[in-house]
Formats: sequence, C-alpha cells, structure tokens
Amino acid sequence: MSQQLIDHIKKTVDLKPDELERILNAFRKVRYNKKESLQRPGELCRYNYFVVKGLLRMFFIDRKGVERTVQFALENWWMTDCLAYGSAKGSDFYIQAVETTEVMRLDFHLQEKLLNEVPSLEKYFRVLYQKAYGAAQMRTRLFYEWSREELFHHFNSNYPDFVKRVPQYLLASFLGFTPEYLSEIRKKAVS
Amino acid sequence: MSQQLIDHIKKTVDLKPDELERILNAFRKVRYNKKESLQRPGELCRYNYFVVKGLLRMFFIDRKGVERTVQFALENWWMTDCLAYGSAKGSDFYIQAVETTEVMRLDFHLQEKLLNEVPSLEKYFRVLYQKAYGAAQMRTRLFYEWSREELFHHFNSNYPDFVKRVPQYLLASFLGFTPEYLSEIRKKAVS
DNA sequence: CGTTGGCTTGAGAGGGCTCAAGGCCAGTGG
DNA sequence: CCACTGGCCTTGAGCCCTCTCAAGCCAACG
Repeated sequence: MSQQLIDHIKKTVDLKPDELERILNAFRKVRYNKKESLQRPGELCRYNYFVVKGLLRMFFIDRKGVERTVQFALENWWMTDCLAYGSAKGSDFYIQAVETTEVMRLDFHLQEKLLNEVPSLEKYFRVLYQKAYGAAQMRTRLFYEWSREELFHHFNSNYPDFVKRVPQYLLASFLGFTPEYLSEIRKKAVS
Repeated sequence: MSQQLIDHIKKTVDLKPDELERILNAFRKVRYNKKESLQRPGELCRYNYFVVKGLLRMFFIDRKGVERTVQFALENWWMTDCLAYGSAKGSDFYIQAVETTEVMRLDFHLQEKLLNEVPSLEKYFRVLYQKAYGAAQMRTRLFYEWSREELFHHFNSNYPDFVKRVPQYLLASFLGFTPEYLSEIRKKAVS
C-alpha cells in the first residue's frame, strides 16, 4: 500500500493534497523475491528504499569471505547506502531481500526534484536521518558495553519477534559473531 | 569566528543576508576548558554544538567503571546526543571538552524556530545527518572487518594528526580496547 | 529419496583482557 | 630552583571469551 508511506510521512509533517500527488508520482512500487539483490558493491547507488512489507538487509563480505550484516530494515524503515546514494562512486555494500519484500523505491534524481517541490519533505528526511544517526550512536554504545553473549540475550529479550523471524546465521552475522558461537550460547541458556 | 559556521553552511545551501542574520542570532559562542563537561547522563539535552576550535568527545561509563568514547568532534563538526536532543528524557552520554574548545551552541527551541524561519537550513541538516549516518554505517563496517590491532593501524595511517593530538588512553577508549593493549600493539609495531 | 542448507557439537587455539606493579614526565607548590 | 605529586604509559603473567576447523544431524525441498 502506498498509503503506508504517506501515513509514515504524515507522522512528521503535514502534506497538502497536491504535494501528496507529487510524492506518490516520484515512487515506484517494486517487489523483490527472497534472497534477491537490490544492490551490489561497486554499483552506483541510485535508489532509496522504503519497506512496505518484508525485510531487507545490508551487508558486505569480509576478507575471509564471511557475510557481515550491517543493518536490517523492517516495515516502515528506509534503507540505502547513505554515503554512496546519488554519488559518483560505487556502493560498498550489498542490499538484499531476506524475505519476499515489497518496497517503495525512490530514484535519487527524482528525490532531488521532489525535495525542491515539497520542501516539508526536507524536514521529514532531516528528522528521519537524525533519529537514524542517534540510533547508530546507541548501537555503538551497546557494542562497547556488552559482550557478544550479552548482546544476544539483550536482543533476544527486546526483540523476540525479530529473532524468531530471521534465520540464526543472519542474526549472528548482525551481532558480530559466528553461528557456532550462537549455538553454544543458546545451549547454555537452556540448561 | 562565527564566519566559520556560516562558511560551513554555505557549502551546502545558499543564504540570504537576512537569513544569515537570523542564524547568527540563534547561536551563542561558548568556551569550555579542557576536561569541562558540556553534558552529563541523566540531564536533558538542550544543545547542539558546532565546534569552532578544539575537540569534543562523547562517552559513557560502562558497568566496570571504564570510560568508552563513542565519538569525537573536531573543528567544523557537530555534536549532540541525537536521541535525547530536545526530547523529554535524559541523555545517555557525557559530552566533554578534550582540549580547550570554542563552540557555537544552539538551543533546541531556538533551532525549531530557526528551521521554520530559514527553511533552507532543513536541507543543510538533512544532508549533514545523512552523511553522519552514512559514516556510522562505514564505521560499523570497519569494526566488523578488522581486528582491534588492525583498527589501530588503519586509524594511525589515515589520521596521523588526530592520533598525535589525543592522549593514547582516549584513542584506546574510542577504538574499543584497553590502554595496556595499545601499548602492546605499539611495541610490536616498532620492533 | 537424495541433496542441500541450516543448526549443533567438540577440541584446540589465539586475540585481547585483568590485575598489579613500576617508570616517566609535567605541573605545582614551597 | 627543586622536590613532590599525580597522570599517563609500559610490562608481564595468567586467563577467558570467542574463533577455527571438522564432523554430524535434521528438515525441507526438488
């Protein structure tokens, strides 16, 4: 539903009917299958994605060939490689659908134009990125303060639905340890 | 110099003379001594700081009583606890001057008013936070990809001036390890 | 019904920590 | 000008958290 995007924007700023129209015209609704790539490293990052239904992940492959998940995007979250978005240099990350996912896709050049036409959207995105940056600060804090094992328990008790929703190896790649170690942790927790 | 702030804003957006006036009126220039606190955990976070000259750090104290530096702000950087800024809940962090530091301080309520009066500033901050968020993504990547030792060498070769500028125990608290381990690394590197 | 992808188990190893002590320098007060 | 003090850096021994590697198991799926 494109209504979902509109509702999300309206939580932060007011929109006039004609602005609403312009906004919807700038987006394209796209579906991606499970495991399908929305973006690969080296490619230009042209799009910003708003998740309507499903789940995206951003990751890279380290020197040892291991996938490392930098972040997830659930319903009503945005995702893009912020540093590469609209720039002339290639992205550093993969973006991939964890489940079958429906997004509202925004092209960078259309976004530029749209932000000029609908100035209140500047505020929407400003608030959005400010929160995202704040969340990144808190995440850094969590990683400093807690051991990997504690990190898992923290995550497990704060976001139980999410933990059930993703395969464990993805959770491990997000929390920064190996699937083997996650097994060990869970075994300990049960006994 | 307040000119420095204006120059920084003008790199992203154009300003009319009267807007320039309003902007400068919203800020207050403040000096902090070395080790002085700009903010403590539990306090409301009322201010956003633009560093004119000097160096700020944001940190917290973990369960074991160890200081953990979440980020630094050099000249022309902004710093605040983004999640607590302007909200009714207390901050989670300390903000402290590493050196004697001169800042342009912006009160949250004045910022709200200012952003309404000078809409182009919305864009300035949107771009600013977008970049900051992108940088946080890249930082997450660095922490995933490299060992603590490699992290230090990476940092040392990319920002040698910065490494010379801060005491080593602060660098350790930023890179996420102990001063003792930093000593060990440096010893190894020399031999 | 075979294959593949995801989870588990276990042994061995290493990166980075803790704790405790000592050394060195800069600032401060007498 | 000198001694003292406190802050910062170094050293070393021992240890633990987490990884690596290798194998086995189970469920899903073609």
